Formats: sequence, C-alpha cells, structure tokens
Amino acid sequence: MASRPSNPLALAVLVLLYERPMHPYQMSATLKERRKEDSIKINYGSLYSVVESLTKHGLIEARESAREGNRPERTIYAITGDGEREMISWLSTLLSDPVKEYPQFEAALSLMMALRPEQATELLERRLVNQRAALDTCRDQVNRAYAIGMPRVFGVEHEFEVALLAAEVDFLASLLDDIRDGSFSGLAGWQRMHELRAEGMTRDEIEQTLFTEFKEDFAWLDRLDELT
Amino acid sequence: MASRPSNPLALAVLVLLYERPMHPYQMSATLKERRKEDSIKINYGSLYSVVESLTKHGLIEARESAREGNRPERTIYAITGDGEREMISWLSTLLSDPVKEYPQFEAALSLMMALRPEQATELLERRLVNQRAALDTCRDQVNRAYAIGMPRVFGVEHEFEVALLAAEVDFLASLLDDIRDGSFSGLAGWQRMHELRAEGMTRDEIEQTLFTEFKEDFAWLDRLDELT
DNA sequence: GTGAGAATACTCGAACTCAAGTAATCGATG
DNA sequence: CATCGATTACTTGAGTTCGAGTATTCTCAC
Repeated sequence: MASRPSNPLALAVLVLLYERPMHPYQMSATLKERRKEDSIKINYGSLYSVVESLTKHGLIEARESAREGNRPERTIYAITGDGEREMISWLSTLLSDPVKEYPQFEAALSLMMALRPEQATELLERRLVNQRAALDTCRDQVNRAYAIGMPRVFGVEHEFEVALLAAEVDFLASLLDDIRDGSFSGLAGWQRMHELRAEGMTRDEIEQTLFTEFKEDFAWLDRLDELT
Repeated sequence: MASRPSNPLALAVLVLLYERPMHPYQMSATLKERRKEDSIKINYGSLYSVVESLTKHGLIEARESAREGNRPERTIYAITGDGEREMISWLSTLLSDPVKEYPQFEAALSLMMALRPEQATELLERRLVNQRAALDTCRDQVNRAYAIGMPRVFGVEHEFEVALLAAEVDFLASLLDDIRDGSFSGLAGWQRMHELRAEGMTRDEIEQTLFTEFKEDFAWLDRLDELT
C-alpha cells in the first residue's frame, strides 16, 4: 500500500480542509489570497492528483457536488479523522526534523570548476547583484506588511526567506572578497587546468602536469583516512 | 521538441563527460568519490533516464560497449559539441540567475498556525537543537578537510551549506526569543483560536469571536491596497 | 449588446522520481 | 576452499510532478 503524497501541497490541502470543506479550485484561490504560493508550489496538475491521492488514502472525502449556474460541477472535499491526525503528525515532523534538500545553486557551486575561474567569478558577481536586489524587495514587502499592522504570525515564512537570502548575500560577498585577495585556495591550479585545456592537451597529460606543478594542492588526497 | 532534462544530475553528467568519457555507473562512483552526493541528488533510476534523455537530445553519445569478464555490458558515453555548449550555458545561468525554490520548512512555517502555539514552539525548539548539531558536524567536516590541506575550491558547496545552516540556526534562536518575550505579534489570537476550537465552536463562530476580540489583529486586511 | 480580457475550473501527457529488485563478481574470513 | 557480504552494474514500475492546454463564464468598457 502506497503511503500518503509527499508533496507539501497535500499538507496545505489538509490544513485548509481542517478549517472548512471546499473544492480544489477554492483551495488554490485561498492559498494564493494568503500568499502561501510564495512558500508552497501550487500547480493545478499536482493539486488535483494530490486531492485524488488523499481521497484514496482516506485522509479526505468528497462531500457534495455543487453546481452554480452553468459552471462545471465542483466537488467539495472535507477532512477525515485520519486526515486530521496525519496533518498534525506530518506538520510536526516537518517543523522539528530537518530534511536534506538540494538547492540548485549548491549543485552549480560544486560543478563550478568546469568554467574558467574568471568567468565563474563574473557570474557570481552577477548573482550577488541579483540577490541583493531580491533581498531588498523581499525585506521591503515584509516591512510594509508589518507597517500596516499585520501580526508577525502571518509573515514568519517570509522572515525566514529574508534570513536565508541575507545569508546567501553575505556568503557571496565574502567568497568574492576571498577570491580577489587570494585567500581562496586552489585558484591557481584551477586557472592552469583551463589554460592547458585551451592549449589542446589531453586530459591525462593535464592531470600529470597539474600533479607535478601543484603538488601541494593534491597532497591531501593521501591523508583522506585522517578524516575518519 | 522536448527540451533537455532539468535535473541537475544531468548537468553533473555533462561536466563529468567534459572531463572524460565514461559509463553511467562510473559517473555515480566518481560523483560519490568527490562528495558531490551532498550537493546533487544521485538516484540510479534518474541517472539512467537522464543519460538516455541527454543521448536523445544529442548532448552526449554512446561510444563503445566494453565488457570486462562476464560483467554486464557497460556503455561508455562521451559529450558532444552541443553538449559542451549546453553545459557551459546551463552552469552559467545556474550560477548567476537565482531560481525560486521551496524548502519544506518554509511551507511548514507558513502552515504552523494549524498547530497549538505551545506545541509549535516546542517543535521549533527541537529543530533548533537538531540544526545546531547538524551545523557543528558540517562545519567540523569542512574544517578538518581544510586542515589536511584540501584547497577551498573543492569545498565551496560545503561552505555554502554551512552558511545557510548557520542562518537557519540564528533565525530559529531569534524567533524563539521573540515568542518568549512577547515581541512576536499575533500569538494571543492564535492561542485563542485553538481554545475556541477545543471548546467545539464552529468555524464561523470562531471567526466572528476572533474578529471582535482581536480587532487590531485584523485591521490591516482593510489596508492591503496600501501595499501596492 | 458585443467583444476583449480576466477569472473560473479543470484535463492531459510527457517527464521525472524513487525504492526495490536482480544478478553477477570480488574479497576476505574461517 | 566454501561462503557471506560488499561492490558493481543496471532494470522496472508505480507513483508524482509539471507546464501547457481547454473551455466556459463573468465583467466592463464601448
């Protein structure tokens, strides 16, 4: 037996139906109205399949099929007892137990060496500019909402977003500083690798050359066991 | 015509084949050896389907089908000219242009009000403990690697991870402080909502009651237009 | 009263994800 | 020298996700 959907959108559905029964389109409309689309990815395809899956698992159930005017029929769903318990337990573990996630930028950083160092540096500079702008608008939106009296409970997610963005901006700024002032180690070897590549050397020759020219940069490979 | 796979694992494949031709299993082994599994999710099913899709799009091509002993046949892949260009451009945009992502914890924060405030607070406290521990081990690993002489180029992704983790720890600590010293607004209304719910009041009655008891907490709803 | 565009309410198929399974070989231990 | 577990190398299939498409209805200017 398959377990419940793992898409956080399903959790949002449970929370909404915990409040009041409604039909799928109303769920998406409510989530958008409350600005939850910033923190939960809402996709119609996913929404309908998630609702179907929750129904199959008995966490929600179809209540009535109302129709208004000539509009297509809308099925109203309500949460079940099992659904309430599942919602509480799912939300609880999401809050307390961190899950490993894979931001694309982290992947990009880990593959960065495939680019020439000057190019990579320039791209990181561009990102810094972009993220500083994003941080400013994001922070501004939160502050303006608080300024008109919105209680903080309604904006925690956005405070979190701001915190992460600020951390990334700081990270980028200090990384770029280190690259410029030479305290970012390994840069010379990285540079040389691309020079040799440009000269048409084969990968094996490159490896050989780098191993002799930058011995100190590879000595750690023999000490990997010390990391336990 | 469908576009290339969007899975960062496909980018990793392109980068690896840019270095040297190899077969799928060797790709996963190399990525694991270089600790890229921490920043890129490696899944066999995904790997093979991603390789197939890259082949179909002409970004990589099968070279030879070597077999060693009685082992199953291994198809060796190499990157094409199109693949090289695509790799450079994909990696470049990933580095410079931020993409919106949806951390599960952000979703959980935005739905937190479905839990009783004391429970939510306790869960956040537990998370803080967990993330402090995670931060310590992560930071430690990076430092130990640098201590045996690994150049920083090989560890940027992990420095980034540490930066994000540290930001989350700070966020949690200050959020919990604010909840405890009362500077986290909206808490009283949140609390009252769950009391009324526990008393068996209907959803509409709760709304009415809160609207009168906590007028100031909802006044901002009439000023939403000021946010432009 | 009519046409343009926004909003409403879904549907579809292709791509992607992921856990589990398979089946061979290698290495070490008793 | 047998065998047990680790490693190598991949396959399958069920379930999920996603963007794009469709078709209707409402709204409001003209």
